[in-house]
Amino acid sequence: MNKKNVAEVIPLKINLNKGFHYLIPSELKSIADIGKRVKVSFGNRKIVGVIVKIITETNIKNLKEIDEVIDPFPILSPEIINLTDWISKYYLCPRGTIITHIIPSQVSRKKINSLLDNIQEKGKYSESSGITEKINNNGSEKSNQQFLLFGNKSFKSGNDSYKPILFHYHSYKVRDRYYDKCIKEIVQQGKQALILIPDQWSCAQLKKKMFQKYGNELGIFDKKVNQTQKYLRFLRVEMGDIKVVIGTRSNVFLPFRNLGLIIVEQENSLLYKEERVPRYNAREVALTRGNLGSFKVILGSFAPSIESYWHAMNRRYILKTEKILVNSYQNFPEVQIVNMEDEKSFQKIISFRLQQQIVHCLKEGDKVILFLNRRGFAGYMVCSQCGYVVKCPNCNHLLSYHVEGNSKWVVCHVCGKKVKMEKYCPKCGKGEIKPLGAGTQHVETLIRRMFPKAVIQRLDIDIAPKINTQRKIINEFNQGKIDILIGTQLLFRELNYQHVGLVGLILVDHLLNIPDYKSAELSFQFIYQLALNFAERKEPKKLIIQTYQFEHHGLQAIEKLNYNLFYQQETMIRGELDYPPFTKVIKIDFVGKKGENVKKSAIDFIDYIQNSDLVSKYELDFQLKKDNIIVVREKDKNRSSCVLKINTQKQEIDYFKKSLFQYISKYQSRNVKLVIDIDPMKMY
DNA sequence: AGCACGCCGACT
DNA sequence: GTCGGCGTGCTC
Repeated sequence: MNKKNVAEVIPLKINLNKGFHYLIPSELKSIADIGKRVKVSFGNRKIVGVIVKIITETNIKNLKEIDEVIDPFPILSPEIINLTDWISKYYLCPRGTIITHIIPSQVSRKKINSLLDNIQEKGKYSESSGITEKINNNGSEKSNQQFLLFGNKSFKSGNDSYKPILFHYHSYKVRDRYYDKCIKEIVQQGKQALILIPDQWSCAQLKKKMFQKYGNELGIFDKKVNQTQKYLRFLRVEMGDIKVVIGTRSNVFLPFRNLGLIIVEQENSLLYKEERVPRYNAREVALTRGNLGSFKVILGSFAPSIESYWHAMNRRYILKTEKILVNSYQNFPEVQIVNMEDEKSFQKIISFRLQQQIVHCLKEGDKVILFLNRRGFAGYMVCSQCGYVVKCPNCNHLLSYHVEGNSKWVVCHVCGKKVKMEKYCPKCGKGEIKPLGAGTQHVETLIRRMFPKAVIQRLDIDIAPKINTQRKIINEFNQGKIDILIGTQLLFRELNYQHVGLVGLILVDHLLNIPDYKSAELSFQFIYQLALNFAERKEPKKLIIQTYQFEHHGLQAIEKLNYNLFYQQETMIRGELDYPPFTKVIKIDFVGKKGENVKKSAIDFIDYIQNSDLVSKYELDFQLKKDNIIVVREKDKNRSSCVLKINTQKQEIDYFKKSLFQYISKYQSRNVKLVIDIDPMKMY
């Protein structure tokens, strides 16, 4: 007798944390496997679900039969099904939501058959084939420098320890050599490898190198595609047609048949966090997948995240650090920090030091980059009398001052609302509202006045809202057609540092002051990576950082280009303030149409927590009190957030999560949705 | 998610 | 009286 009697099916597109049992009719017994999609009746409608388990019997009566098996091959491996189970428990998210999120859903049997026919013609669907044009002829740099690879031990996946490796490198060359070596070994063993990258712009060189090595056996999956294309990726990876995949976070769920290695490149990137439900972090999922599948995971970074480095220090990860030879320090830029408090220039935006260095740099025939992460004309609008800061009536964020022709506007950079500028303070009625600090627009006018002969270009969302325009500007700069380029984060997307002699950070305080416990870490990582990128080129260069926080530990560590110094000081501060890695952070959002409902829901929640046993068990820390709940309006919704810091030294967090999940499922209403974010990347 | 069931207000 | 609002609960 065939014992494949009953299948546990998780319905797609229905956010349930539950499987449903269906009878497997005898004619489907040979093809109804775990990981395949099926058509079933659900209530009075037909839905698609995925088989996650096959059992012989069940207590549930009145079982319905499976109508149809859709997939010829399992779309989820048992390993991935275990993984979704873990994600659902860790991130407190219904399994139905996760499975729906990770698999292509709208692909019919008919379409699949035609895909299967076509897949035989190799290369026809290769998304990689365009790579040679896309990654232009940057050329490979030759080097006569010697770098020490850490030891001579070759990389084995089958050895005793499956501890993840934290790879702390300082140059792309060493990074690529190490990755290459690891991947080669895995592929030679007949296994597959996955490289995760934060976004589709970074790692152009790495993609190019991989393509040269693996050609059609490489999948470059970093763009959003439709459901059919997504299904095709699944198929090719499942069939082993593709050996190596390089792609963004969602690829951590691809159904590799024989995965032997995951590399998480730039593991510190915020982009590994999915900011919609399911709110997973691909780095953590990769680590768990490696753990479940008993293979190596390598986390690589110029400037590792504090958590990862902390894990390495506590021997949960193996730390591999690239040794820096003394002469390679010569390539590191000279870092100068300018204390703006001492600055004598009347405009207080471009310091004398920076101005001098720009002059010097242009004289040498080099190019200049000026960075400022604030668009528009000024930082924000402040009352000169009472210090009142103008905030968005819509969403409560700071407003920025913009000039368009002859008209002056105040614009919200979060929701995009434009407001006419008030002359006098709405609060005290006396003071004039004046712009404080500078935006890119203001810097541009100043620089034009200072250097009338230079070719000056600004690059931010206002100037170039389309990616093609941004590319065009960057290309012009890379070709040496622009002397001074002024812009926001956009600058560093596809920049080639060939001609750059000076990078000036106009005011890093905007980075340091982000209201988040990670602000120091993010600032450090950004500037440190910038400096090291810069170091990839040969001649000595300059990096000038302007700030009002001269003593900031992050900047001091940057000046010495010393990651360890930063790590030491930052972990000390995190410890004192009870922040991760010493505690766990959970954020709960209350989202609804009506503000009053949202507020009530938040109050109810705080009441519940305060009266529960959780406070004493976990030394719970509240950032939110009942009497100062802030409800933020965004588009057609209202939102309130509650951040919990949980001390996990005292007790395992599982109990906390369980109670929380019970509460959330119970008090989730149509009016107000409760959204949980475990290990949030952004606190606001 | 959808759909039924059920309990209240305001209308041909 | 009943039509329809939406709050609640269930789907193998």
